[in-house]
Amino acid sequence: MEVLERYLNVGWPDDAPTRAAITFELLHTLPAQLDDARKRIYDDIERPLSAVLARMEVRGVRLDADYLRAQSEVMGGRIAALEQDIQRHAGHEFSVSSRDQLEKVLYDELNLESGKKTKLTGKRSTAVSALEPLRDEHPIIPALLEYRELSKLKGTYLDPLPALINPRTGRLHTTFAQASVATGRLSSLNPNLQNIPIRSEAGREIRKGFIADPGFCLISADYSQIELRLLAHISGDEAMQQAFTSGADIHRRTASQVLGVMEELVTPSQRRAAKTVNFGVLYGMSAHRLGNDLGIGYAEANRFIEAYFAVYPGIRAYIERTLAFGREQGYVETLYGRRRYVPELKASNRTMREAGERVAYNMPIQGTAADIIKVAMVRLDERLSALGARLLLQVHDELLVEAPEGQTDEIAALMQELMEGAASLSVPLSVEVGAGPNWYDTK
DNA sequence: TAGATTACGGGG
DNA sequence: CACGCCCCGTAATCTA
Repeated sequence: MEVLERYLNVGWPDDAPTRAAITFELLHTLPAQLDDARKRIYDDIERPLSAVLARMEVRGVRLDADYLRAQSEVMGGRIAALEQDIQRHAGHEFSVSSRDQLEKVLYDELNLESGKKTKLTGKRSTAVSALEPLRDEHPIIPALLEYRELSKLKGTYLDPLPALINPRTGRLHTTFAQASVATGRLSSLNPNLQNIPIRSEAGREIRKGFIADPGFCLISADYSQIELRLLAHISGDEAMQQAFTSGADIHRRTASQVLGVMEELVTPSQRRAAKTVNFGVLYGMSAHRLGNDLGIGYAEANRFIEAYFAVYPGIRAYIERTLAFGREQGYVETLYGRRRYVPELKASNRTMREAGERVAYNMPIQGTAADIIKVAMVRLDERLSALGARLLLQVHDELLVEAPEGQTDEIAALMQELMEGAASLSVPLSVEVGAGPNWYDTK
Protein backbone atom coordinates (compact mmCIF):
# COMPACT_ATOMS: atom_id res chain seq x y z
CA MET A 1 0.00 0.00 0.00
CA GLU A 2 1.93 2.91 -1.37
CA VAL A 3 -0.57 5.43 -0.02
CA LEU A 4 0.06 4.35 3.56
CA GLU A 5 3.82 4.51 3.15
CA ARG A 6 3.61 7.94 1.61
CA TYR A 7 1.08 9.67 3.86
CA LEU A 8 1.16 7.86 7.20
CA ASN A 9 4.59 6.23 7.05
CA VAL A 10 3.23 2.84 7.98
CA GLY A 11 2.81 -0.49 6.19
CA TRP A 12 -0.42 -2.41 5.62
CA PRO A 13 -1.17 -4.29 8.88
CA ASP A 14 -2.43 -7.87 9.02
CA ASP A 15 -5.33 -7.50 11.42
CA ALA A 16 -8.68 -6.11 10.37
CA PRO A 17 -9.22 -3.67 13.29
CA THR A 18 -5.90 -1.92 12.64
CA ARG A 19 -6.65 -1.82 8.93
CA ALA A 20 -9.96 -0.14 9.69
CA ALA A 21 -8.33 2.34 12.04
CA ILE A 22 -5.66 3.25 9.52
CA THR A 23 -8.19 3.63 6.73
CA PHE A 24 -10.19 5.95 8.98
CA GLU A 25 -7.03 7.92 9.68
CA LEU A 26 -6.47 8.36 5.94
CA LEU A 27 -10.01 9.66 5.61
CA HIS A 28 -9.13 12.89 7.39
CA THR A 29 -5.47 13.06 6.42
CA LEU A 30 -5.90 12.90 2.65
CA PRO A 31 -8.78 15.31 1.89
CA ALA A 32 -7.08 18.02 3.97
CA GLN A 33 -4.13 17.97 1.57
CA LEU A 34 -6.18 18.54 -1.56
CA ASP A 35 -5.95 21.84 -3.40
CA ASP A 36 -9.05 23.79 -4.46
CA ALA A 37 -10.24 22.07 -7.61
CA ARG A 38 -9.47 18.59 -6.31
CA LYS A 39 -11.17 19.41 -2.99
CA ARG A 40 -14.31 20.41 -4.88
CA ILE A 41 -14.31 17.15 -6.81
CA TYR A 42 -14.04 15.33 -3.51
CA ASP A 43 -16.57 17.42 -1.54
CA ASP A 44 -19.14 18.00 -4.28
CA ILE A 45 -18.89 14.78 -6.26
CA GLU A 46 -17.01 11.76 -4.93
CA ARG A 47 -17.88 11.88 -1.23
CA PRO A 48 -21.64 12.34 -1.72
CA LEU A 49 -21.54 9.88 -4.60
CA SER A 50 -20.08 7.16 -2.38
CA ALA A 51 -23.25 7.21 -0.27
CA VAL A 52 -25.42 7.05 -3.39
CA LEU A 53 -23.44 4.10 -4.72
CA ALA A 54 -23.64 2.30 -1.40
CA ARG A 55 -27.43 2.53 -1.48
CA MET A 56 -27.51 1.30 -5.08
CA GLU A 57 -25.36 -1.70 -4.18
CA VAL A 58 -27.54 -2.61 -1.20
CA ARG A 59 -30.76 -2.12 -3.14
CA GLY A 60 -29.76 -4.38 -6.02
CA VAL A 61 -31.85 -5.13 -9.07
CA ARG A 62 -34.64 -7.66 -9.52
CA LEU A 63 -34.01 -10.56 -11.88
CA ASP A 64 -36.42 -12.97 -13.54
CA ALA A 65 -34.39 -16.08 -12.75
CA ASP A 66 -36.92 -18.47 -14.31
CA TYR A 67 -36.75 -16.58 -17.59
CA LEU A 68 -32.95 -16.57 -17.65
CA ARG A 69 -32.75 -20.29 -16.80
CA ALA A 70 -35.24 -21.09 -19.54
CA GLN A 71 -33.23 -19.04 -22.03
CA SER A 72 -30.10 -20.88 -20.93
CA GLU A 73 -31.79 -24.24 -21.65
CA VAL A 74 -32.79 -23.15 -25.14
CA MET A 75 -29.37 -21.74 -25.85
CA GLY A 76 -27.67 -24.84 -24.48
CA GLY A 77 -29.55 -26.94 -27.01
CA ARG A 78 -28.53 -24.71 -29.86
CA ILE A 79 -24.89 -24.68 -28.71
CA ALA A 80 -24.81 -28.49 -28.57
CA ALA A 81 -26.20 -28.70 -32.10
CA LEU A 82 -23.62 -26.19 -33.33
CA GLU A 83 -20.86 -28.13 -31.63
CA GLN A 84 -21.90 -31.32 -33.50
CA ASP A 85 -22.05 -29.38 -36.71
CA ILE A 86 -18.58 -27.90 -36.20
CA GLN A 87 -17.02 -31.25 -35.34
CA ARG A 88 -18.69 -32.83 -38.38
CA HIS A 89 -17.12 -30.16 -40.58
CA ALA A 90 -13.77 -30.80 -38.90
CA GLY A 91 -14.14 -34.54 -39.40
CA HIS A 92 -13.40 -35.37 -35.75
CA GLU A 93 -14.20 -34.44 -32.16
CA PHE A 94 -12.29 -31.65 -30.49
CA SER A 95 -12.84 -29.00 -27.84
CA VAL A 96 -14.47 -26.21 -29.80
CA SER A 97 -13.88 -23.76 -26.97
CA SER A 98 -10.12 -24.33 -27.10
CA ARG A 99 -8.70 -21.72 -29.43
CA ASP A 100 -5.47 -23.76 -29.74
CA GLN A 101 -7.30 -26.85 -30.99
CA LEU A 102 -9.50 -24.72 -33.23
CA GLU A 103 -6.44 -23.05 -34.71
CA LYS A 104 -5.08 -26.42 -35.88
CA VAL A 105 -8.45 -27.52 -37.27
CA LEU A 106 -8.95 -24.34 -39.28
CA TYR A 107 -5.48 -23.61 -40.57
CA ASP A 108 -3.71 -27.02 -40.62
CA GLU A 109 -6.52 -29.48 -41.37
CA LEU A 110 -9.04 -27.46 -43.39
CA ASN A 111 -6.25 -25.34 -44.85
CA LEU A 112 -8.09 -22.06 -44.47
CA GLU A 113 -6.00 -18.95 -44.98
CA SER A 114 -4.92 -17.53 -41.64
CA GLY A 115 -4.95 -13.77 -41.43
CA LYS A 116 -4.20 -12.09 -38.14
CA LYS A 117 -1.72 -13.21 -35.51
CA THR A 118 -2.27 -12.98 -31.76
CA LYS A 119 -0.58 -10.11 -30.03
CA LEU A 120 1.81 -11.62 -27.51
CA THR A 121 2.59 -15.09 -28.78
CA GLY A 122 2.10 -14.71 -32.53
CA LYS A 123 -0.30 -17.64 -32.91
CA ARG A 124 -2.77 -17.68 -35.81
CA SER A 125 -5.80 -15.82 -34.46
CA THR A 126 -9.25 -17.39 -34.23
CA ALA A 127 -10.97 -14.19 -33.05
CA VAL A 128 -14.15 -12.98 -34.76
CA SER A 129 -12.16 -10.35 -36.66
CA ALA A 130 -10.00 -13.15 -38.10
CA LEU A 131 -12.94 -15.48 -38.85
CA GLU A 132 -15.21 -12.88 -40.45
CA PRO A 133 -13.20 -12.65 -43.71
CA LEU A 134 -13.46 -16.45 -43.99
CA ARG A 135 -17.24 -16.52 -43.58
CA ASP A 136 -17.91 -17.58 -47.18
CA GLU A 137 -14.84 -19.82 -47.45
CA HIS A 138 -16.16 -22.75 -45.41
CA PRO A 139 -19.46 -23.62 -43.71
CA ILE A 140 -17.64 -24.26 -40.42
CA ILE A 141 -17.08 -20.51 -40.04
CA PRO A 142 -20.66 -19.26 -39.67
CA ALA A 143 -21.32 -22.14 -37.26
CA LEU A 144 -18.28 -21.11 -35.21
CA LEU A 145 -19.33 -17.48 -35.12
CA GLU A 146 -22.77 -18.40 -33.83
CA TYR A 147 -21.25 -20.87 -31.36
CA ARG A 148 -18.96 -18.15 -30.05
CA GLU A 149 -21.78 -15.66 -29.61
CA LEU A 150 -24.15 -18.02 -27.87
CA SER A 151 -21.61 -19.66 -25.58
CA LYS A 152 -20.48 -16.20 -24.52
CA LEU A 153 -24.04 -15.23 -23.61
CA LYS A 154 -24.73 -18.48 -21.77
CA GLY A 155 -21.41 -18.66 -19.93
CA THR A 156 -21.13 -15.00 -18.94
CA TYR A 157 -24.75 -13.99 -18.32
CA LEU A 158 -27.49 -16.63 -18.49
CA ASP A 159 -25.85 -19.17 -16.18
CA PRO A 160 -24.01 -17.03 -13.61
CA LEU A 161 -26.56 -14.25 -13.01
CA PRO A 162 -29.46 -16.30 -11.58
CA ALA A 163 -26.99 -18.10 -9.32
CA LEU A 164 -25.79 -14.75 -7.92
CA ILE A 165 -29.19 -13.65 -6.64
CA ASN A 166 -28.91 -12.94 -2.94
CA PRO A 167 -31.33 -15.25 -1.12
CA ARG A 168 -32.04 -12.66 1.58
CA THR A 169 -32.99 -9.83 -0.77
CA GLY A 170 -34.04 -11.90 -3.76
CA ARG A 171 -32.08 -9.43 -5.87
CA LEU A 172 -28.79 -9.13 -7.72
CA HIS A 173 -26.18 -6.86 -6.13
CA THR A 174 -23.14 -5.49 -7.94
CA THR A 175 -20.20 -3.59 -6.47
CA PHE A 176 -19.21 -0.26 -7.98
CA ALA A 177 -15.51 0.55 -7.89
CA GLN A 178 -15.28 4.30 -7.43
CA ALA A 179 -11.52 4.75 -7.64
CA SER A 180 -10.23 2.14 -10.05
CA VAL A 181 -10.61 3.71 -13.51
CA ALA A 182 -7.92 6.14 -14.67
CA THR A 183 -10.37 8.46 -16.40
CA GLY A 184 -12.76 8.82 -13.46
CA ARG A 185 -15.40 6.41 -14.67
CA LEU A 186 -16.96 3.87 -12.36
CA SER A 187 -16.53 0.18 -12.91
CA SER A 188 -18.89 -2.61 -11.86
CA LEU A 189 -17.87 -6.04 -10.66
CA ASN A 190 -19.11 -9.29 -9.06
CA PRO A 191 -21.10 -9.26 -11.25
CA ASN A 192 -20.27 -6.65 -13.85
CA LEU A 193 -23.62 -5.04 -14.70
CA GLN A 194 -22.03 -2.48 -17.01
CA ASN A 195 -21.59 -4.98 -19.84
CA ILE A 196 -25.03 -6.56 -20.17
CA PRO A 197 -25.50 -7.22 -23.92
CA ILE A 198 -27.48 -4.86 -26.15
CA ARG A 199 -25.85 -4.85 -29.60
CA SER A 200 -27.02 -8.22 -30.94
CA GLU A 201 -30.67 -9.28 -30.71
CA ALA A 202 -29.80 -12.62 -29.08
CA GLY A 203 -27.82 -10.78 -26.43
CA ARG A 204 -30.34 -8.02 -26.01
CA GLU A 205 -32.96 -10.61 -24.99
CA ILE A 206 -31.03 -11.00 -21.72
CA ARG A 207 -32.26 -7.55 -20.71
CA LYS A 208 -35.78 -8.94 -20.50
CA GLY A 209 -34.56 -10.75 -17.39
CA PHE A 210 -33.90 -7.45 -15.56
CA ILE A 211 -37.33 -6.55 -14.19
CA ALA A 212 -39.03 -4.02 -11.94
CA ASP A 213 -40.37 -4.75 -8.48
CA PRO A 214 -44.16 -5.32 -8.34
CA GLY A 215 -45.85 -1.91 -8.44
CA PHE A 216 -42.79 -0.34 -10.09
CA CYS A 217 -41.44 0.12 -13.55
CA LEU A 218 -37.94 0.63 -14.87
CA ILE A 219 -36.84 3.91 -16.39
CA SER A 220 -33.69 4.20 -18.43
CA ALA A 221 -32.18 7.60 -19.20
CA ASP A 222 -29.30 7.86 -21.64
CA TYR A 223 -27.04 10.77 -22.53
CA SER A 224 -26.91 10.75 -26.30
CA GLN A 225 -23.50 11.39 -27.84
CA ILE A 226 -22.22 12.98 -24.65
CA GLU A 227 -18.56 12.47 -25.57
CA LEU A 228 -18.89 14.14 -28.97
CA ARG A 229 -20.81 16.99 -27.39
CA LEU A 230 -17.99 17.39 -24.88
CA LEU A 231 -15.46 17.28 -27.66
CA ALA A 232 -17.37 20.13 -29.30
CA HIS A 233 -17.47 22.10 -26.05
CA ILE A 234 -13.94 21.47 -24.82
CA SER A 235 -12.27 21.90 -28.21
CA GLY A 236 -14.30 25.01 -28.93
CA ASP A 237 -14.72 23.86 -32.52
CA GLU A 238 -17.45 26.09 -33.90
CA ALA A 239 -18.61 23.83 -36.70
CA MET A 240 -19.15 20.92 -34.37
CA GLN A 241 -20.80 23.16 -31.79
CA GLN A 242 -23.08 24.49 -34.50
CA ALA A 243 -24.05 20.94 -35.46
CA PHE A 244 -25.21 20.17 -31.93
CA THR A 245 -26.77 23.56 -31.25
CA SER A 246 -28.90 23.28 -34.37
CA GLY A 247 -30.04 19.79 -33.41
CA ALA A 248 -28.47 18.17 -36.46
CA ASP A 249 -27.85 14.44 -36.79
CA ILE A 250 -24.11 14.71 -36.06
CA HIS A 251 -23.01 11.76 -38.18
CA ARG A 252 -25.11 12.88 -41.13
CA ARG A 253 -23.85 16.42 -40.76
CA THR A 254 -20.26 15.21 -40.61
CA ALA A 255 -20.69 13.07 -43.73
CA SER A 256 -22.28 15.98 -45.54
CA GLN A 257 -19.49 18.42 -44.64
CA VAL A 258 -16.57 16.06 -45.12
CA LEU A 259 -17.79 14.61 -48.41
CA GLY A 260 -19.35 17.79 -49.76
CA VAL A 261 -22.78 16.23 -50.22
CA MET A 262 -26.11 17.80 -49.26
CA GLU A 263 -27.43 16.34 -46.01
CA GLU A 264 -30.53 14.86 -47.65
CA LEU A 265 -28.32 13.00 -50.10
CA VAL A 266 -26.01 11.33 -47.57
CA THR A 267 -26.21 7.56 -48.08
CA PRO A 268 -26.35 5.09 -45.20
CA SER A 269 -22.81 3.93 -45.93
CA GLN A 270 -21.55 7.51 -45.99
CA ARG A 271 -23.22 8.16 -42.67
CA ARG A 272 -21.69 4.98 -41.27
CA ALA A 273 -18.23 6.08 -42.40
CA ALA A 274 -18.69 9.47 -40.75
CA LYS A 275 -19.86 7.79 -37.55
CA THR A 276 -16.76 5.59 -37.50
CA VAL A 277 -14.54 8.65 -37.89
CA ASN A 278 -16.44 10.67 -35.28
CA PHE A 279 -15.78 7.97 -32.72
CA GLY A 280 -12.41 7.00 -34.07
CA VAL A 281 -11.01 10.49 -33.67
CA LEU A 282 -11.68 10.35 -29.92
CA TYR A 283 -9.54 7.24 -29.71
CA GLY A 284 -6.80 8.31 -32.10
CA MET A 285 -7.70 5.82 -34.79
CA SER A 286 -5.09 5.36 -37.50
CA ALA A 287 -5.84 5.64 -41.20
CA HIS A 288 -4.83 1.99 -41.39
CA ARG A 289 -7.57 0.92 -38.99
CA LEU A 290 -10.14 3.27 -40.51
CA GLY A 291 -9.46 1.91 -43.99
CA ASN A 292 -9.90 -1.60 -42.64
CA ASP A 293 -13.17 -0.79 -40.86
CA LEU A 294 -14.64 0.96 -43.87
CA GLY A 295 -13.29 -1.45 -46.44
CA ILE A 296 -11.48 1.32 -48.31
CA GLY A 297 -7.82 1.86 -49.04
CA TYR A 298 -5.29 3.43 -46.69
CA ALA A 299 -4.85 6.44 -48.94
CA GLU A 300 -8.56 7.13 -49.16
CA ALA A 301 -8.91 6.73 -45.40
CA ASN A 302 -6.13 9.26 -45.00
CA ARG A 303 -7.91 11.75 -47.25
CA PHE A 304 -11.08 11.21 -45.26
CA ILE A 305 -9.32 12.02 -42.00
CA GLU A 306 -7.65 15.11 -43.45
CA ALA A 307 -11.00 16.33 -44.77
CA TYR A 308 -12.46 15.69 -41.32
CA PHE A 309 -9.89 17.90 -39.61
CA ALA A 310 -10.46 20.56 -42.24
CA VAL A 311 -14.17 20.60 -41.41
CA TYR A 312 -13.52 20.57 -37.66
CA PRO A 313 -10.19 22.41 -37.30
CA GLY A 314 -10.77 23.02 -33.61
CA ILE A 315 -10.38 19.33 -32.91
CA ARG A 316 -6.83 19.07 -34.16
CA ALA A 317 -6.06 22.24 -32.22
CA TYR A 318 -7.55 20.67 -29.08
CA ILE A 319 -5.37 17.60 -29.51
CA GLU A 320 -2.21 19.67 -29.96
CA ARG A 321 -3.03 21.98 -27.07
CA THR A 322 -3.81 19.07 -24.76
CA LEU A 323 -0.59 17.23 -25.64
CA ALA A 324 1.47 20.38 -25.06
CA PHE A 325 -0.22 20.86 -21.69
CA GLY A 326 0.35 17.22 -20.78
CA ARG A 327 4.05 17.30 -21.70
CA GLU A 328 4.47 20.49 -19.69
CA GLN A 329 2.50 19.54 -16.58
CA GLY A 330 2.87 15.77 -16.63
CA TYR A 331 -0.90 15.32 -16.45
CA VAL A 332 -4.11 16.14 -18.31
CA GLU A 333 -7.42 17.03 -16.70
CA THR A 334 -11.19 17.17 -17.10
CA LEU A 335 -13.38 20.27 -17.10
CA TYR A 336 -13.74 19.85 -13.33
CA GLY A 337 -10.01 19.39 -12.77
CA ARG A 338 -9.83 15.63 -12.33
CA ARG A 339 -6.30 14.65 -13.30
CA ARG A 340 -4.63 11.75 -14.99
CA TYR A 341 -0.86 11.61 -14.99
CA VAL A 342 0.60 10.52 -18.33
CA PRO A 343 4.38 10.10 -17.97
CA GLU A 344 4.39 8.15 -21.28
CA LEU A 345 4.16 11.51 -23.09
CA LYS A 346 7.92 11.81 -22.51
CA ALA A 347 8.78 8.23 -23.47
CA SER A 348 11.62 7.86 -25.98
CA ASN A 349 9.96 4.79 -27.49
CA ARG A 350 7.64 6.10 -30.18
CA THR A 351 4.99 3.41 -29.81
CA MET A 352 4.76 4.05 -26.08
CA ARG A 353 4.74 7.79 -26.55
CA GLU A 354 1.98 7.67 -29.15
CA ALA A 355 -0.09 5.37 -26.98
CA GLY A 356 0.35 7.96 -24.21
CA GLU A 357 -0.82 10.67 -26.55
CA ARG A 358 -4.04 8.83 -27.38
CA VAL A 359 -4.64 8.32 -23.68
CA ALA A 360 -3.93 11.98 -22.98
CA TYR A 361 -6.39 13.57 -25.36
CA ASN A 362 -9.09 10.97 -24.76
CA MET A 363 -9.11 11.30 -20.98
CA PRO A 364 -10.47 14.86 -20.65
CA ILE A 365 -13.45 13.88 -22.82
CA GLN A 366 -14.22 10.51 -21.27
CA GLY A 367 -13.45 11.85 -17.80
CA THR A 368 -15.64 14.93 -18.12
CA ALA A 369 -18.55 12.72 -19.21
CA ALA A 370 -17.94 10.67 -16.07
CA ASP A 371 -17.85 13.85 -13.93
CA ILE A 372 -21.15 15.07 -15.36
CA ILE A 373 -23.11 11.87 -14.86
CA LYS A 374 -21.76 11.64 -11.31
CA VAL A 375 -23.07 15.15 -10.62
CA ALA A 376 -26.41 14.11 -12.08
CA MET A 377 -26.51 11.03 -9.85
CA VAL A 378 -25.84 12.99 -6.68
CA ARG A 379 -28.51 15.54 -7.52
CA LEU A 380 -31.01 12.94 -8.71
CA ASP A 381 -30.69 10.66 -5.72
CA GLU A 382 -32.47 12.99 -3.29
CA ARG A 383 -35.20 13.97 -5.73
CA LEU A 384 -35.91 10.37 -6.63
CA SER A 385 -35.98 9.21 -3.02
CA ALA A 386 -38.55 11.88 -2.21
CA LEU A 387 -40.77 10.43 -4.94
CA GLY A 388 -40.39 6.82 -3.85
CA ALA A 389 -38.09 6.02 -6.77
CA ARG A 390 -34.52 4.75 -6.61
CA LEU A 391 -31.38 4.63 -8.63
CA LEU A 392 -30.39 1.05 -9.50
CA LEU A 393 -27.53 1.13 -11.99
CA GLN A 394 -25.15 3.45 -13.77
CA VAL A 395 -23.82 2.21 -17.09
CA HIS A 396 -21.46 5.08 -17.94
CA ASP A 397 -23.85 7.26 -19.96
CA GLU A 398 -27.06 5.63 -18.74
CA LEU A 399 -28.97 5.57 -15.47
CA LEU A 400 -31.47 2.85 -14.62
CA VAL A 401 -34.16 3.74 -12.09
CA GLU A 402 -37.01 1.87 -10.45
CA ALA A 403 -40.08 4.11 -10.07
CA PRO A 404 -43.59 3.65 -8.65
CA GLU A 405 -45.93 2.79 -11.50
CA GLY A 406 -48.22 5.77 -11.03
CA GLN A 407 -45.48 8.38 -11.39
CA THR A 408 -43.48 7.05 -14.28
CA ASP A 409 -43.97 9.98 -16.64
CA GLU A 410 -43.29 12.57 -13.99
CA ILE A 411 -40.10 10.85 -12.86
CA ALA A 412 -38.91 10.28 -16.42
CA ALA A 413 -39.36 13.99 -17.11
CA LEU A 414 -37.48 14.87 -13.94
CA MET A 415 -34.57 12.63 -14.91
CA GLN A 416 -34.34 14.13 -18.35
CA GLU A 417 -34.43 17.69 -17.08
CA LEU A 418 -31.96 17.13 -14.29
CA MET A 419 -29.48 15.15 -16.38
CA GLU A 420 -29.57 17.67 -19.22
CA GLY A 421 -28.99 20.43 -16.68
CA ALA A 422 -26.15 18.69 -14.84
CA ALA A 423 -23.63 20.90 -16.66
CA SER A 424 -24.01 24.06 -18.65
CA LEU A 425 -21.94 23.95 -21.79
CA SER A 426 -21.70 25.73 -25.10
CA VAL A 427 -23.73 22.88 -26.59
CA PRO A 428 -26.90 21.31 -25.20
CA LEU A 429 -26.81 17.96 -23.45
CA SER A 430 -29.45 15.56 -24.69
CA VAL A 431 -31.00 12.71 -22.72
CA GLU A 432 -33.24 9.98 -24.10
CA VAL A 433 -35.65 8.45 -21.62
CA GLY A 434 -37.74 5.31 -21.81
CA ALA A 435 -39.82 3.22 -19.41
CA GLY A 436 -41.00 -0.36 -19.27
CA PRO A 437 -41.56 -3.47 -17.15
CA ASN A 438 -38.04 -4.69 -17.92
CA TRP A 439 -34.74 -3.25 -19.11
CA TYR A 440 -35.27 -4.44 -22.69
CA ASP A 441 -38.55 -2.59 -22.99
CA THR A 442 -37.15 0.74 -21.78
CA LYS A 443 -35.59 1.24 -25.23
C1' DT B 1 -3.95 -27.26 -6.69
C1' DA B 2 -3.99 -22.32 -6.94
C1' DG B 3 -2.79 -18.37 -9.17
C1' DA B 4 -1.14 -16.06 -13.35
C1' DT B 5 -1.27 -15.46 -18.25
C1' DT B 6 -3.42 -15.43 -22.70
C1' DA B 7 -7.12 -15.02 -26.00
C1' DC B 8 -11.41 -13.77 -26.53
C1' DG B 9 -15.60 -10.89 -26.30
C1' DG B 10 -19.47 -8.38 -23.58
C1' DG B 11 -20.33 -3.08 -22.58
C1' DG B 12 -19.62 2.49 -23.02
C1' DC C 1 6.76 -0.12 -39.01
C1' DA C 2 3.35 0.89 -35.98
C1' DC C 3 -1.46 0.48 -36.06
C1' DG C 4 -8.32 2.79 -31.10
C1' DC C 5 -9.79 5.02 -25.52
C1' DC C 6 -11.87 2.90 -20.81
C1' DC C 7 -13.35 -1.44 -18.33
C1' DC C 8 -14.57 -6.93 -16.39
C1' DG C 9 -15.47 -12.16 -16.84
C1' DT C 10 -14.76 -16.77 -18.80
C1' DA C 11 -12.17 -20.67 -20.44
C1' DA C 12 -8.05 -22.78 -21.66
C1' DT C 13 -3.53 -23.19 -20.67
C1' DC C 14 0.80 -22.33 -18.34
C1' DT C 15 3.57 -21.98 -14.08
C1' DA C 16 4.83 -22.09 -9.22
